[in-house]
Amino acid sequence: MRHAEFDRERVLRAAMCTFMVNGFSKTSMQDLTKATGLHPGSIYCAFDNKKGLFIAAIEQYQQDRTDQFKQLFANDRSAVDNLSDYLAQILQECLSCDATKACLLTKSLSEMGEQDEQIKQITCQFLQSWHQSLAQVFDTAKAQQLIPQESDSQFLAQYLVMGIYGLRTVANTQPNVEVLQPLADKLLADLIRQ
Amino acid sequence: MRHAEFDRERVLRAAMCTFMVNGFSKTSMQDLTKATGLHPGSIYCAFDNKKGLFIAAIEQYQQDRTDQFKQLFANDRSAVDNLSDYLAQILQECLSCDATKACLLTKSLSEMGEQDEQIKQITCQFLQSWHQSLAQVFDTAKAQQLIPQESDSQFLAQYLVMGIYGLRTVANTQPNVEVLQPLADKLLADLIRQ
DNA sequence: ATTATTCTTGAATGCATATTCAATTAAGGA
DNA sequence: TCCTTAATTGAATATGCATTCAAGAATAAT
Repeated sequence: MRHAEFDRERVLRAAMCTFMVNGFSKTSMQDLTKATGLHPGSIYCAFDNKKGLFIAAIEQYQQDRTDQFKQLFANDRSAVDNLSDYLAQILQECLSCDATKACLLTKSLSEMGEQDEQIKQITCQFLQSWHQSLAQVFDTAKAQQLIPQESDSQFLAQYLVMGIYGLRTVANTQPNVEVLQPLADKLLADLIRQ
Repeated sequence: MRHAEFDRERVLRAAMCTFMVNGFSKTSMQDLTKATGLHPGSIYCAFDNKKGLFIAAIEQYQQDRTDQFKQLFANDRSAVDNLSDYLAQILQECLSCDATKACLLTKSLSEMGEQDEQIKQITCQFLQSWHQSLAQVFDTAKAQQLIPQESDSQFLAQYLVMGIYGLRTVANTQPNVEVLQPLADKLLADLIRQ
């Protein structure tokens, strides 16, 4: 017996970044061998093919985002304050020059959703699960009496999802705090307005 | 002398649709010859190469959208009613099964903005000009005393742009009126709220 | 009708790139 | 220490695709 030598998470995060910057089609196997340090044969042995590595990278992305989300909301503070911090964090990502600027899920869905049913299902499922996590935050806000009892958590979460998608897209053309901050502020205000 | 036989606008709209569905990378010259009815040589003669046809298609897209926009807002009705109709129209596109589901500008910017400076510039410029047109609508709304005099038209337009980007992305995962209509309604309400 | 000019045709070309594979290397059990 | 098993290596392969080009066809001017 002999174990794989490479660190799977490190390899997946390297691939993840490459896919986030270039998209699936414009990322070549050569790009991936350079980014991961793995030779073609090793990639094919461990992930079947380029798409297999892509899917594994998407799953790692979702895992990382879920962990990050849980960490941020695992406290007893006001749900609205947590949401405010969460938006600030997303805004930082939008402004950064690295790969996190884009969301791998929406980018992949937009690029391949029309042709690849499997990618469409995986990304939609992960985005849906994110939506549910946000709905729970609005449930908490309701329990904390920060928003009206008759609020629809599912709807508010969907509206926030829409706003974050929009923010990330605006950031593609206008990557300035001056533009993005007021948008994020109004978005949050419109969500918690009585 | 001999004139080109094909109808340029028809060819560009066919190419436009193909690019909207598949993106640039996943659209092959074979797809384009099939969609346009033109042979490779004719395409290269008229548009230099695949990217040349792509840029021409983007320009046609912008032209068509601008015409459509002008037509919808060229009347003396309330600017808010016009905006409402405009959103309803976008919602219809989101729900349709054809290519108009996606916005060619944002899709292209997301796919190629990172690698291709020229595509980035063109798409950003067109999106910016759309933003300005929307700002004018809010100026009209101000003149009609439908929104407060101290409103920032530029900001409101930017917020609407963000919302529409978001709506189109939500439509990728949830292409239902039941989901999209309330989002669009709240978006408009949040824009004209006193 | 003739000719010059330009467009059209579609097979041929060359290149980029995903994938394979046989040889090599290393690990762990007997 | 030896042997079995599995991972690694990177050159070779095969394929798909953008692009070219030379021959043919159509147009308009003379």
